[in-house]
Amino acid sequence: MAELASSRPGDIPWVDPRVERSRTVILSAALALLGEMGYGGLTIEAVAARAGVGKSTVYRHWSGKLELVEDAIRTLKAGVTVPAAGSVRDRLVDVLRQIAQNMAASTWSSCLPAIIDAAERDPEVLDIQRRLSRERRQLIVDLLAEGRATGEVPDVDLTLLAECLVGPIVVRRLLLHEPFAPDAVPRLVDQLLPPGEEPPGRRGP
Amino acid sequence: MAELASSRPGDIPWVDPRVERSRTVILSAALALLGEMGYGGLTIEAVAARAGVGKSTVYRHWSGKLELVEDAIRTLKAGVTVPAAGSVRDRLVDVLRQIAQNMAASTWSSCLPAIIDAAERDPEVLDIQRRLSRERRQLIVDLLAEGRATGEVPDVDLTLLAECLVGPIVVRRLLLHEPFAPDAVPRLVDQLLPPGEEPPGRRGP
DNA sequence: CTATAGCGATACGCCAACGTCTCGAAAGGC
DNA sequence: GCCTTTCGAGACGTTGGCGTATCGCTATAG
Repeated sequence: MAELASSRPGDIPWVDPRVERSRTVILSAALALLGEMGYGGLTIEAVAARAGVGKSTVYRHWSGKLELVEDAIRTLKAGVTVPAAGSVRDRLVDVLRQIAQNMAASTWSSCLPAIIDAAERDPEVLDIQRRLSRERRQLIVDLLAEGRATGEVPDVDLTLLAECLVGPIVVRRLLLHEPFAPDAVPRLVDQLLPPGEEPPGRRGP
Repeated sequence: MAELASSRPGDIPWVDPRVERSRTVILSAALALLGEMGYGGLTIEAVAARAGVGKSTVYRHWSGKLELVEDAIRTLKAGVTVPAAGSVRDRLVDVLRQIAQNMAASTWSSCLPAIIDAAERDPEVLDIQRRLSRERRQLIVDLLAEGRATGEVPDVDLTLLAECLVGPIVVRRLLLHEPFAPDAVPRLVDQLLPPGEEPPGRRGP
């Protein structure tokens, strides 16, 4: 018997493995269907069917569609790793390339339109999405800050610069519905951080 | 009697003023509710009620929710005008400022998340949205091309540059849920088109 | 002035998903 | 090996929106 077992906090409270398994498979099905159907088209019955689970099992763990979707998108992670070594420019290209690929095909990308729509109507979803987006942006800002220290990046508003860098990738995915080829990333970076840059003291690698 | 009166083509075929009035008020209500409820939450009954119209009047003109929404978003226009006079930089700032304001508050902006979501699931909506987005982008590209001719804009991929310019505005609205102050537009432009630019022959105004 | 067509309202049957429930089966903890 | 808990399945009544049809009313065209 697990009294108030919310299973959420990080203090590993103990959970029946059957519960853990149900949770996982249901959340995964919910994400898949969220991408396919959108928030409005998502139904608990479809989630249960896709998960190969009884409807009652879903209701045993979540009170309704909204709570389920909130939990589901909370499981989405940035999915971007900053390389440890290399020049700032090279690492930046790498990170943006990951984002472009991620944007072309990933659970996150396919759910993104549904999440954007849901965020507009539910404050909790909005908060989750904002948190995740800021996290991603901060990754780039930190990298740029490092580059500014070495002189690879000029002394400008780094937050704005980061937004300019991911902007085209986002705009094409959501507004223009054109692909952004990962191979085009170097050109994007060169355009915003001209290769012949390094104004102050230091030189690039 | 208007036989196949679709009222849509530009050849002003003739429409009973009552029909025209119904169409207008219904499309307007549909857009408002699309922004408030999203595509999934939109119902014909709610549209009729909001428009102060009988349900049958909606079904008299559209076959269902999808057709109605498609027609509704077709009425959305770019809502951006390029100033006729001034330096390219000043006109660019003006245009981006309009977009930023538009993005902060407008029918289009409030419907945007719903449209993005709907576009993911309906090819017709996708096409309409893509067309509109390209139209907007082309406005900026044309302006930049003009600037390149006068030397105000460097010789780079103008499409990409245009996307970098609107990127931050879009990213903040849809992903970060942070406002993009129209007053920040000049800084944005300066960052991507450094004031001390004009590389070849001509000078700026 | 008359015939016509579009109108608002609303009643109708239909269906899909809701959220609750009750089973017997089986996996887990001890 | 026994007791507990979760499980899948699905029956159930309820709700809300669907799309259709009917009905006087009124604005419009001729």
